[in-house]
Amino acid sequence: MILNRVIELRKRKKWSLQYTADQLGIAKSTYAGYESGYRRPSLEAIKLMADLFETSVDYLLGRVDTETFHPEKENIQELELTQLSEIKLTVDGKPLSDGEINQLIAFIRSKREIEGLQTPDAQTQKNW
Amino acid sequence: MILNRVIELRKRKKWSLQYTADQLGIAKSTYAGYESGYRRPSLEAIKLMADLFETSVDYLLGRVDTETFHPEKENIQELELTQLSEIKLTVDGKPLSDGEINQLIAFIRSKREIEGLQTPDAQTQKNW
DNA sequence: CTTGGAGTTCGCGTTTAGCGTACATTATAG
DNA sequence: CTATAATGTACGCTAAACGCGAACTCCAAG
Repeated sequence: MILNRVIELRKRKKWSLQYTADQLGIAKSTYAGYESGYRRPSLEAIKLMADLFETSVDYLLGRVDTETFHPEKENIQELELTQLSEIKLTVDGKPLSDGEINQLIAFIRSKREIEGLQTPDAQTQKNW
Repeated sequence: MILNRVIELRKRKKWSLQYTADQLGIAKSTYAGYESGYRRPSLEAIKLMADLFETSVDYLLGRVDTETFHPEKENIQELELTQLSEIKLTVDGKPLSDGEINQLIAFIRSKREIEGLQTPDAQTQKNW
């Protein structure tokens, strides 16, 4: 298990050892043992940790480097087009180039600019 | 650990208990214990199993239901614009309406149509 | 100064992982 | 049809280690 990752995840949530251990249903010293590397969690424990920290067991174990976890890919509700990094957009199965995405962004922005100049009623017909 | 998944993965590769155990560097009886539920693998062992079976620890543990695992491109997810369901696209933090997305799709399609009619050289300038 | 929360360390009791071994059950010969 | 081997299953033993409480230190709040 990658100790730094576990420690980082807990500290980011500003949780104490005691509170985290309580969440997991184990003793403080037990959980402290995980973070110090003195003990290794059981399969059950590491699964609970992944649940609690909202990440994957593979991330905790260092098998993958992305912390984000999509149980049913429903974790992503919103996807910002201007900040696409790891996700490729496709249309009819064919991926869009970065240039094309930039075009789309520019199109949306100018479209909004124009709409912003019109009357508030324009809002009602935005679903064209 | 989901026993059926481990058994299924091994049998699909037509491996014997002995051979699989050898690959993992453990005793046959030890690995057999995993599949029968009599023993639970250590963190190290289950990591090796995920490597060997080319899947994720989360899948072996039943935290996810997709068996496929792409270590090298694990973060390059593809998102098909024409099949957006629960995911909302945003630009500058503002969500796009379904109509707007349809516009984008139509735009990309016609753009491709036009490109398809041109000479192959057009490919070289597609990143405008 | 004192009280209490946070983090660290350690000894102890109990659990158990991993192994070897032995047995049942097919197949692969000979 | 036997013998030989491979596959899968079950179990006892032992060393390892998990999990816990307790005993610290450190530090900030009262």
